[in-house]
Amino acid sequence: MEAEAPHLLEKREKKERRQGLPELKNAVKGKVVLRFAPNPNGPLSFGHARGIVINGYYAKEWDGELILRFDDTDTVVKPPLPEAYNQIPEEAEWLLGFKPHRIVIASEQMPHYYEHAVSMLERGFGYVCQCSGESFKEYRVSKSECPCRVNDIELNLELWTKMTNGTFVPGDAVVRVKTAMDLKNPALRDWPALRIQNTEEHPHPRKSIGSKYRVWPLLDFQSAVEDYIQGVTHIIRGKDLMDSTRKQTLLYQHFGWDYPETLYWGRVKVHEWGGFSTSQMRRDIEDGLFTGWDDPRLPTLTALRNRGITAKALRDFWVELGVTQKDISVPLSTLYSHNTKCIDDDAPRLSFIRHPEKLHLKGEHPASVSVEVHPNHPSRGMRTFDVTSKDIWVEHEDSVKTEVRLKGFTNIENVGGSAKIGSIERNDRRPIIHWLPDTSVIPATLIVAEDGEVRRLEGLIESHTYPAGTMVQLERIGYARIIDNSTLIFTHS
RNA sequence: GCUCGUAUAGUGUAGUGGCCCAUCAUGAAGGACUCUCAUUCCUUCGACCCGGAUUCAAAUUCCGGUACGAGCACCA
Repeated sequence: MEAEAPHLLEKREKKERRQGLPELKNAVKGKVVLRFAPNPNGPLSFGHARGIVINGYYAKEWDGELILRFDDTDTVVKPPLPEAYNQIPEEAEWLLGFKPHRIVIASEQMPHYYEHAVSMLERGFGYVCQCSGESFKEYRVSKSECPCRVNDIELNLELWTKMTNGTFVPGDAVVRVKTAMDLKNPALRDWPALRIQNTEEHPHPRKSIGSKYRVWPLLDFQSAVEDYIQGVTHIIRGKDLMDSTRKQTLLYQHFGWDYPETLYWGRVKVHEWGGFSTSQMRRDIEDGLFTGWDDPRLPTLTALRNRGITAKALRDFWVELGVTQKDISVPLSTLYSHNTKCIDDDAPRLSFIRHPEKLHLKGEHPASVSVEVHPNHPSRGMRTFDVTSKDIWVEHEDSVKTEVRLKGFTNIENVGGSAKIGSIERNDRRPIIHWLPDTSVIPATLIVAEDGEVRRLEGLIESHTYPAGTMVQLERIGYARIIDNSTLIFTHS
């Protein structure tokens, strides 16, 4: 047997678990081009992070390029927010750890879209349709062709001119891609490629664009043409855009182009957040329901960052979820767990006393007490407290316990605000509490965003010299980020 | 209604016919360490939607259900 079928004797190695994301199909090192294309109608949110992280991961893995593209072709329903054009690239860079290789703004590419629209009309696979949305819907449902479908090229070009020169107003006409009205999938039947927007009343917020164009491409057309122009090789996006892929593939066939490899992910809901849309957040902020895009209750990148969620935690989180097409619902604890791994080793320990109660010490004790800055890193030094005043602060909740141990200091017996010093050595299993001497405290506020509310916990923070932005661990409470001398924001426990 | 898609432990995820009485993470429970309810470490718990078919062999293929989601916008 050994001679005849040696492979049967070979011990097959246990398959190794795949690390990170699955391999990209048809990818060539150095030639991969990916893109992430948000609508700049607000800053990036948690969900956008998936697009950036996943596309960025592959761009890096394949020595390719990541394009950040602003799909800002709607000035009426989802008008762009001017600040977003600066904020989004900055947020993307923070999240990725590198700058996107190219930035493309769709509203600056309008000449290309017009050129392709005209080409489509000239080559006969597009037509100007003057049917109303309602009546076209009937044609689509009944698989019948609308009267405009038979327009000859000259007529289509004439109508196109009427679209662009202002003869037609919104609703009068759209440009459609000629597919087939008997396609199985109704979504694909002669889909609309460009429409007219009233840019006098709704000018594009970018000054250089403003009311310059009346005819604007719709997503499926704009995105398809732009992907071709930019040489995108792989598209990874939500599965809600599956029919978009099919529509665009039909357009690519008309033009004689090859459609990129496409991958999809499903819907993600965060249990604690429910549904937030950028448009809704924008309205709520304008209505004063939130203080701004960085309101800690909001799932925006800027809010998460401000709260102390690290870019790496977000990256690890999204890579762990992968690119499955399943619709999933994840608890925030998963993200927090990644974040803890990212920050704990660096976070200096500090005490914060919520609802402080003063205790007066009675008895003999050392004049000063030292505790570690970080218990796993003695080399980072000690925090030393002067306790000669004998007045200390503990949390209200701890002040009602009689037998406790002040961390790093002494056992006490606490009765009615007066704490009798017990053993300096730890000699029993009594609970250990955190405390601060009144000589080294600063009144401070801990901002806690939980369950859709923001609570401001007044208390005392241990005096320190850490700069704003430092991630610290508040002993027995959790991680927090320093905002300023007297303000911290709670990250998670 | 038409079309498309997905279904593995509580939550995510690996797995493309035999390495799988199913991986890893998270979670929960217990324990070790620790002068934090932190970190780290150890142990335990727990899953292939249902029904058929193909096959010597199916989480993996096929058919039929069921459930959930998405598209059918002159939004992205």
